[in-house]
Amino acid sequence: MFTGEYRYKIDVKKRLAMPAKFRGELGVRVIITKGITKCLVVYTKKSWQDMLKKLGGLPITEPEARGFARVILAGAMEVSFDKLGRILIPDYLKKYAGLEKEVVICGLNKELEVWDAKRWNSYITKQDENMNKSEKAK
Amino acid sequence: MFTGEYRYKIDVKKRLAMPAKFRGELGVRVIITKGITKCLVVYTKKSWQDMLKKLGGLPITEPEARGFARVILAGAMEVSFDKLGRILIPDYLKKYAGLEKEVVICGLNKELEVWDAKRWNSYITKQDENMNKSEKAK
DNA sequence: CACACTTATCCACTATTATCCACTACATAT
DNA sequence: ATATGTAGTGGATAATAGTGGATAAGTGTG
Repeated sequence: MFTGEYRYKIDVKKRLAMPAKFRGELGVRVIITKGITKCLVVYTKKSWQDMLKKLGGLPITEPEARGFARVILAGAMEVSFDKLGRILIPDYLKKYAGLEKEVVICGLNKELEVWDAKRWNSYITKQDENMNKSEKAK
Repeated sequence: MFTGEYRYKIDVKKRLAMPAKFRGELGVRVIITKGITKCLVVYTKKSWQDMLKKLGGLPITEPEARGFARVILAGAMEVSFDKLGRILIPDYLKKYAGLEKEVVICGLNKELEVWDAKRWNSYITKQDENMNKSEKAK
């Protein structure tokens, strides 16, 4: 299970280290694709299979569902680790998620998300506030 | 069952001791995550599992549910004790709860909460007053 | 076919983290 | 009252992980 927030840097060659403690669970190859909210999602092979099944259940004749599937599938790339546990971020994905140098990797149970640090900071502080607010309202 | 209020110091290396009498009940690893009211919550593995079950049924594609999952899951970190019963507080959690050096750990039945001492003091005195006020109203 | 350019593999440095150990204070017991 | 044990705090050293660069291999183009 993946949890937690980790900060890394993408270097000039677009390499990005995965948290060391996740290496074992991630396996030798992972699938990276576009995520909701302008971030990237990293799947293990298994969780990618599960994801595909869910996509399979969508009404593919609906333009909206079909568009969604196109984004996810055409966006997906299978990548492998180098000896030091880094993966290569394809250009179009880096661009999609607006990744600069500073990046946040966060664990979301079965998958990981990759965010540009600035974007993540402003997103998560807003979410934090929401949580505190809604709790007060109870 | 955890109860009581305990005062500890976080050292420069972000280590925090857990009350000695709780060590056995806490096990070898605990989950620490964001709590409401800008504090941290420490779960045993079991109470964390229970917590996750409650989250389990969320529709993860909905922005709101996804945001909530991001706060809870990305906020959570599984940590283990060193030989002297201390855990490591990740930077982002320390920041979230505004932890300085002086810290209060308080028992809340199935879980523990970690507060910055100053914040706790002002919070608890206000709560004390509230209780006394409502008592007068009776 | 040679050259430039991109991509992959390998290696080195540095910073961070984990582990181990020491000191002090308090409490209990002899 | 002194000794003994336990817990909290702090620091030193060793190991690991993150980052950046260099070299080698592959690819495409003129």
